[in-house]
Amino acid sequence: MNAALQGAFRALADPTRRDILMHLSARDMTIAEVADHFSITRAAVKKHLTVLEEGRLISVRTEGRERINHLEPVGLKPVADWVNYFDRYWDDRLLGLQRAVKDHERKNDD
Amino acid sequence: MNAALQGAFRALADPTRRDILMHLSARDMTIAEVADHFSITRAAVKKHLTVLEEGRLISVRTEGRERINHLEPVGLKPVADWVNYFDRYWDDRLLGLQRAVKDHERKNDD
DNA sequence: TTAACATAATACCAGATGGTATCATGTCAA
DNA sequence: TTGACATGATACCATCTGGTATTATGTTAA
Repeated sequence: MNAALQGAFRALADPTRRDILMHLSARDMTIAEVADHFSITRAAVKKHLTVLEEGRLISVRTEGRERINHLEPVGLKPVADWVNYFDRYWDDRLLGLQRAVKDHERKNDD
Repeated sequence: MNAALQGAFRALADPTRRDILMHLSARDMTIAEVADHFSITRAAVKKHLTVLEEGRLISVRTEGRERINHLEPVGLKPVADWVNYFDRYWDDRLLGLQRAVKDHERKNDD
């Protein structure tokens, strides 16, 4: 059970949360600042931020009465690694190469 | 709005479904063959396969009474693209470069 | 033709999820 | 000190989700 992978994938499953990450890639933001970009309540945004934090995709620091949310891009690395495992299957150049190999094998079988 | 991305991310959020994709990357399989690798019912596996199909991560062809599930790795491309957008933020070499640039700027500010 | 087989379809359940509303707490500034 | 402000905490709701069990349909092979 890869907890880091599951936490990250779970967090990424919601479009609002993916959108939040995009906003945070521009700059750190308080909850209120994040919420300004959406039409849902701050409480709902706060829940999304909690899920993102659990997935290690953001970190949070408190400054006075503000809670500042910061992108943690390294949390995406497990996801990138998992997805890129399949590169070999969709990469056009590799697919072409595979076809060439198969053709070659077929010729030798004849 | 981006249906392909959402369908794929939604499908990938469940660990069983990610596991199924790994199995299907080895070879095509019927529902029963996929189910052999898990301790849940075939009906539950079938539901997962439906979600994977909706996310365009697999395709299905019927042969007689069998339903053969086939990996569609290209469906992962939108996900790979989305995740790789953040490469610039976690790539160690780039982070090192950013730090160097900041140091340089700080020196000039003094 | 008929029995075994692979899958489809449906109904149902418990718990997770995304949302709201409301009230409490801590912090800043006049 | 006190009011405005940013967030935290809690309770609640409808819907989605992952699972089960059961029954139905189509297919193969004896």
